[in-house]
Amino acid sequence: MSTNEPAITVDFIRNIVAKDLAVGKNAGKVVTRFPPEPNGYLHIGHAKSICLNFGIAQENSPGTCHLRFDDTNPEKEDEEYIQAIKDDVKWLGFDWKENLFFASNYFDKLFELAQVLIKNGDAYVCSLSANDIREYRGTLTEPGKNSPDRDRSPAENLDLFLRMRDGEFADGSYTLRAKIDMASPNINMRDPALYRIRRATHHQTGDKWCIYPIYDYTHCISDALEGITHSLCTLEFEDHRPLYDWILDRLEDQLKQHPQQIEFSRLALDFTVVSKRKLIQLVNDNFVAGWDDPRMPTISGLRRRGYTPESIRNFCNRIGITKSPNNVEIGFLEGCLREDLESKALRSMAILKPLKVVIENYPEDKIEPLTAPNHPQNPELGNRTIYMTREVYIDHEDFLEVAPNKKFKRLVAGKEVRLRNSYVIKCEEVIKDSNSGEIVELRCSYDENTLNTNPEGRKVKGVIHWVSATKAVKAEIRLYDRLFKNANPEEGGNFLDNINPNSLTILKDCPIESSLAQAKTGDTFQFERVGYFSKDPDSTDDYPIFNRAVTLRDSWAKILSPRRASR
RNA sequence: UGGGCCGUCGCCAAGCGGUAAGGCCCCGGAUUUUGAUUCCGGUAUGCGGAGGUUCGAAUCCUCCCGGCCCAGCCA
Repeated sequence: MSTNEPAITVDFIRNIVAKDLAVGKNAGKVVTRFPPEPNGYLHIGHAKSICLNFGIAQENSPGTCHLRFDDTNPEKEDEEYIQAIKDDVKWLGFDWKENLFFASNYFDKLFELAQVLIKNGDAYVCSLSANDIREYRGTLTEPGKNSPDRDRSPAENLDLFLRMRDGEFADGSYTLRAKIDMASPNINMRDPALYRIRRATHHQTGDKWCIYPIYDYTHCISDALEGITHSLCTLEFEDHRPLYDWILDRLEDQLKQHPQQIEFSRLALDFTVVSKRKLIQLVNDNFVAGWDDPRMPTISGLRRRGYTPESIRNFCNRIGITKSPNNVEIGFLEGCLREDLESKALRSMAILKPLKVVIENYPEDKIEPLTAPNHPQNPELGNRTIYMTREVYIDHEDFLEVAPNKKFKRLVAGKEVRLRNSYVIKCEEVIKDSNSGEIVELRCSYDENTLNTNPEGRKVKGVIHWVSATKAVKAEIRLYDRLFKNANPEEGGNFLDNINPNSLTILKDCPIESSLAQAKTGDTFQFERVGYFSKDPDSTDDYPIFNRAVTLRDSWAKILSPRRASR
């Protein structure tokens, strides 16, 4: 990955890691992990965690970062997600090398350690139903009460636990629970479940097990077994840390490592939802075309939209790592993309809403090749050939019969404008549909002495983009807008009620520059004066499809409709 | 009103007792064959509030206010 990403201010977690290193803790090593559950696709919030965990490992050579699938709930997980997650992490630019793990790799060990807990009187088999457990747990303000099975002997617990594993009992009939404190003010410490009986085929272990360990029990031990030094997770696990430590403390003779769990706030992006549950609902209920729909905040959706790994990494570095609510404006993400694409994307021209222009004094059959730079500031990116012809298309928005104000610098009836990389033209006549009055064509003239040079004695300040009508390639262009109408999609209670019905606009048969016919899927261009567009995989050989990744900044739009003063 | 956290410019975020970094946005202005980019300049007498300690407080103490998370045999 590139190394010229701007330095970031050091966050509190990196400070802790640095301090630990300074005092020689963990034998001077740093081992982190990114532990997704394979029950959905990765999203921008995961990118934050990936950049943090892999980033810290990279910065502290020879640090390593493990990719570990937290696969303890087979009913919700799927092999499809495992592959997608690996692809996304790689695409983002990170490498777990040989450190690919599954929590299910440790099922045997976990089972063995559970027996240690039982023998030591730290865990017991409970016959309470799920409902009963809930009732016995108490509430936020009232303590819970002990399970009637709480004082079963270790021997009996051991026998029961083995028989749970052997499939003697029905799903849900027993659980293994930690014996902690039913009166704890921290509900997670009120004898949390460690194992449940669930006859489900596991994507990794098949039908070997009918009991599966719970997250709290599994995660800390997995971390310890892998020699993780810093176990980084989001704030909602803060209340689980005492349990994390409790389990590792009881097993300290069996485990060599006691990783430190550190929590940071999760990312919230306005105008979007970042929750696997909600994203899966958008997919399953067809509010979007799939996990990689360009409107989705998933890594795959952003990729298809035209986001680059660099832009996402840069975004993650800029938003920082803290414990305060990380509510980031969507414009911030978009800005990171623009910044990256500005220097990298090749320029070209495309017309979203065509208006035909006939240049009456231009020779009928002439096709004049012109050279246009691929990037205005970087000649190294080369040139391309564009074709000037008698008939061209310009964008409807670039013409007005009468200028709305003195600042308007596009084409106006009777006035001149420059066709980018070509000649200056003058609008001689406006042709309208006799019924609707709609402008359907412009008759213009051109000044043959204005190629690559300014006209004599007058200044033409406007420059508009255009495409030859005869040489143009037709393409579908998909314009995306935010998926939700409100900055906070939860407003009003149900995020589905706030879906933006106009989040996708499909433009058919847009004339685009012929050079674009060679574009490959995933190539991203700047359509000058319009935005950045990426070629979609739905494209066919003769009908390209482009997704608008992000618009260009548009200060003219601000002049036309100024935003409410924000200060 | 049990427990755990969090409150510094519109957004993100430094700061850790010595007198408010930076980024994004925004506002001016310059350059520009993209109203893009780039470049200059501007934007918190103020750190959720009120008291207190101190020569000195965003930083320490007290009280108060606001927000988030937790009652899955999910993660």
